[in-house]
Amino acid sequence: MNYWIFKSEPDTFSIDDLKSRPGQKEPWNGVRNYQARNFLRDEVKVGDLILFHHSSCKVPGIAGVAKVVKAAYPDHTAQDKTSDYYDPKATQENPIWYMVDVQFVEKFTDVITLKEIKENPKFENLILTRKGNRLSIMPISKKEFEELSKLRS
DNA sequence: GCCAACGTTGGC
DNA sequence: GCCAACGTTGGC
Repeated sequence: MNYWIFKSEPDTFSIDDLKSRPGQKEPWNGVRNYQARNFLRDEVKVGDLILFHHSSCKVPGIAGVAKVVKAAYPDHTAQDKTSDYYDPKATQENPIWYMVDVQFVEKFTDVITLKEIKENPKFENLILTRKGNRLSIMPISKKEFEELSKLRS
């Protein structure tokens, strides 16, 4: 079992959106970065736990927890001309991009702010806190997951 | 809104 | 296959 941080802009899709979906489930689509795609396609498994990170917003940080309920399958939005995530190179035979389904687990009463994560030396090795990091799917260790979630529960 | 950092593109 | 130019991300 693996642990992850998934990033999303709350204006596009927030933890509240996930919570209010039918079954509190949603496909995690729109990943268009190869490194993140490889994690999604090859290493994100059913049962893995995810810290749901809000980016490009007023208070960037980890808003709660989700879990993986379906492993990688083709992200069909890449083949949808009307989608923001359309990629003309994606085909039925070679979908290129993949997504997983995630389900709501918990919303923290207060966001674990990026600021406090950066100030804590325990988390200096997180990809999240690395300068210039733009990866939207990041692996973290079990220990890091537990220590981060411990900050709020 | 700025801008550093990074990924991607495309000419050569 | 190099690398400059460009576009995007995302914290501040």
